[in-house]
Amino acid sequence: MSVKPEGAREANLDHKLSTLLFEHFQVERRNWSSACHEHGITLPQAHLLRLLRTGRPVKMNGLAEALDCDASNVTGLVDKLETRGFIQRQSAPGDRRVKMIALTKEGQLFRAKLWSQLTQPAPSLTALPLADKQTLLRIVQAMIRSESKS
Amino acid sequence: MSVKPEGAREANLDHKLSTLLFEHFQVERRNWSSACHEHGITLPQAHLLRLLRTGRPVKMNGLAEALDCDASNVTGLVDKLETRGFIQRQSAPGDRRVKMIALTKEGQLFRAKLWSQLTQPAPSLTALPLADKQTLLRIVQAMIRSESKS
DNA sequence: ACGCAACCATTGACAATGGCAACTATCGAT
DNA sequence: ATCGATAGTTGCCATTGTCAATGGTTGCGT
Repeated sequence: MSVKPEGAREANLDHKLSTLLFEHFQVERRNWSSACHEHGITLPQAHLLRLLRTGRPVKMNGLAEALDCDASNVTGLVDKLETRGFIQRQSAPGDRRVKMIALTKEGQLFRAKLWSQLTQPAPSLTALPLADKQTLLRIVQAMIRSESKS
Repeated sequence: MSVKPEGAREANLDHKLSTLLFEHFQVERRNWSSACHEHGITLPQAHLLRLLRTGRPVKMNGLAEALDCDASNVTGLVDKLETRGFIQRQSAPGDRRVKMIALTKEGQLFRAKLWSQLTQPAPSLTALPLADKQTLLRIVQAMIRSESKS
C-alpha cells in the first residue's frame, strides 16, 4: 500500500474527469440537437453536412466510414438532405457503382448558416477566459490526435 | 475595420474550438455507446443509471428533468432496466402518484462495473500530461457551472 | 365537504436513428 | 467469361424521443 500515491491520485483524476465529460456531453448534445431542429434538420444530418465541403464531393462509403456507421444508415440521411435540396448524388467518373455526394448552392448557404449558429451558442465556452480557451484548444487537439492513431 | 483585432482572433478561436468539440464528441459518443453495448445496455440507459445512487431513490419526474427529456421517454427506459433487474419502482410514502426509482443490489453491482469501464477507456484522455488533466478538469467544471446557471 | 385545476406516470401513435441481412449492379482479376 | 469483391440500396427490427390523451391522485379554494 501507499505505493505511488501520486499515481493513485492521477487515476482518480482520470476517473473524475471522464465522469464530468460524460455528463457534460449529454447536456451539450441537447443544445446542439435543439439548434439543429431550429434549422429543420437533426443532429446526425448536421454531422453528415459537416463532412461536406464546397467543391469536394464525398462518396457514400466515405461518409459511412467518417460517421462510423452502417452504409444503409447514410442512405437514409442522404435521402432526407437531398429531398431538402441541400445535397445531390452525382455519378463518379471512373466507377458507375459509387455515388459522390455534393453540396448544392442551397446546401452551401444552409451549411454556413447552420454552422455559425452551431458553433456559437455555447455560452459556457465563450465565457471562458482567453487563456483557458487556448489551453483547451491545445488539449482537445492532442486528444483527437491520439485518438486517430488508435 | 481593424477594430479590436484581438477580439476577432478570440472569436475565431471560439469558432475553431466549438467545431473541434462538436467533432470530437461524436467520436467519443461512439466509444461510450459501444462500451455500453458490451454490457448489454444502451447509452441513454446508462445515463439514467448514472443518476441513481445507492440508497437515494429518484422519482420519475426527477429523472425526466435531469435527462431533459419527456417523462414518457423515462417510462420506457425504466421499463427496460427494471426488466433487467437493475432498478425497481417503489411507491413514495406521502404521495401515491409518484414512483421512486431505486437501484437493486444487482443494479449497484452492474452500475459499478459499467462505470469503471465507461470512465476509463478514453486513452486520448489518460495519455494527457498530468498538468493538462488538472487544467481540463478546472475548465470543464467552470463550463458546467456556467451552464447550470442559464 | 365539494369541485376543480394541477400533477404524476403511463399509453399509443408517430418520426428518426442505427444495425443486420439480402439484393442488384458494377468492377477487377484471373 | 467467370467469379469474388465492392457500392449502394432496400427491408426489417429495436431503440430513442416527442406529442397528445388518459387514469389516478393530490391539494386548494370556496
